[in-house]
Amino acid sequence: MASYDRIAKLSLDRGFYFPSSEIYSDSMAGFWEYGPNGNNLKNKFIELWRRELVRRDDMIEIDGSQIMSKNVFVASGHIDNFSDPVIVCSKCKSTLRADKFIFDKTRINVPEGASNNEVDEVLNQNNLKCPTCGSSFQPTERFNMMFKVGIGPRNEEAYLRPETCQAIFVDFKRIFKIMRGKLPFSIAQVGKSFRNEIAPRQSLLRLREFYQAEIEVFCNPNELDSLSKFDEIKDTILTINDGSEVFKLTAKEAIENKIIPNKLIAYYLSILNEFYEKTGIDMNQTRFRKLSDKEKAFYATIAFDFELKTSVGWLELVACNYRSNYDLDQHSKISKEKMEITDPVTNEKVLPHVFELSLGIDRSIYSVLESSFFDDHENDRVILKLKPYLAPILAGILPLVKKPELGDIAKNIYHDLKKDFDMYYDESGSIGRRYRRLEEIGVPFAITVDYDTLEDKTVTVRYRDTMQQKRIKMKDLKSFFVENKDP
RNA sequence: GCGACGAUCGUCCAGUUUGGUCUAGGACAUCAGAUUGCCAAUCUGGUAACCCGGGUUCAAAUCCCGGUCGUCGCACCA
Repeated sequence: MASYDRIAKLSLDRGFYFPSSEIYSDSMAGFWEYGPNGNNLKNKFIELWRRELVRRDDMIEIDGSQIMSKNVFVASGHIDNFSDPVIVCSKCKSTLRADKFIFDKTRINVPEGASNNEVDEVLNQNNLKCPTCGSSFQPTERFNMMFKVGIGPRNEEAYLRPETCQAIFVDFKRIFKIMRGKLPFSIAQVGKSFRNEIAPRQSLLRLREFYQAEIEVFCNPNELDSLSKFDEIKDTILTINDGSEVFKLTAKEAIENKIIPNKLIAYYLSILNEFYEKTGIDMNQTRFRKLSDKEKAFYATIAFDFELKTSVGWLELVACNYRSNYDLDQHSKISKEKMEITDPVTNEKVLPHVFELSLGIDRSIYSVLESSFFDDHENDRVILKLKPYLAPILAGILPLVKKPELGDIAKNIYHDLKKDFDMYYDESGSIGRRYRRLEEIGVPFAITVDYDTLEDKTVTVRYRDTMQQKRIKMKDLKSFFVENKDP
């Protein structure tokens, strides 16, 4: 497996991703750009997600605002729960989470709603000093992970969303109505979220501005086990870590053994599993890890993290949270808007519960890159073994040598195909060098125009992974790519 | 955020110890031309860097201070 460093260098060299604003000396950590190849890969990853989750399950997709008003986050709980009491040493400026530090030293649980003064009092009463240098602390401050923004000339308080899903909750009633929804009803969204991380690190793995692909499944809490489509996935094999033991079993067995609490959750974990299988990551290195009460987000009652073992350890790719009716209830209370709907299936009036699949796109992109990276020592080359439907470019069109009689034909092929597929034309340098360049960004096919082409109108197709070649007729190229570009 | 270490062409490295000979050198990559009948070939030529700001000095890539970023450790990570 490739190391984090190899992927970082490849990404920098070949335009998958690189630091934002890098020509300025005041550029900030935690912001990265996708270059041309990374952007293509990301788009194709999202398209696969749409195919395997959104379209498969008849979900609908929306695109909400990135900036939302203060009350949205009062309701969601982020104003209170997303902010931590922080203490700073007056001398060495060490910064600590106050509640955690107090608990570690004294076993006293400072309640989440405690004021700064109350925190200071506990510190004083227990005579707690900086663990690094022994000095006292400055008064407790609040650190909120949300970016606050001022709107309009009066700088009205608003926030960059720390997760994309709030738009889905806020819009739920209208969407359910206009789409004539039936429960379970799933709404999906792809977009950016923003978190003011204290110490962003490791490029795409911890960003301050990042992409999420979120799915919120609205369901009737009394109907979680009456899901006919469960049969589609009952034999899907899942790896589940319940905190102490690791189980590898089918969705059906997971339900029977109560490792997964209901069929609805099992169904969505399974189609998520099948999606990731198609990205080419090694499923033997993945697991659904059931979170303990301590690890869960404040809104979750049941939570599984979908994780992949990478060169930098286990990486959380998707948070799967059963949020109960927490969000709709909160938005209903704060906005005074009724959120109950009548479940057209059972004719019951319910405030739907929500099961969420919150997928980190950037981490997934990194995972796909690391999983497909391959050092071919035998042939002295580096290959990204990306699936054709994820590769930034589907094929390179290459004249064998740089001669007009071959180049003109190759250019014509390129012009013929580029509207339908991501193609790349290259005539500079030796043919071997051009093959190597394509392999390194994961291009699965190379089409070479040679002197035989002039005689019989055939070209060679070279396969990236095996380096094998076969001849096909020029006029069959289009159907060849149609057959080979989809999952 | 704290601490340690680091930052020179796209990449890797030389030069910093001992300030001047550095209008900063090499390799790989890249671009142009030549050559080339299938796997990083060859030849010629070119593009291209001292992280940012301040200070010391006759003189700074080199010494000092601050900032930013990176790696690692601690802390943080809904």
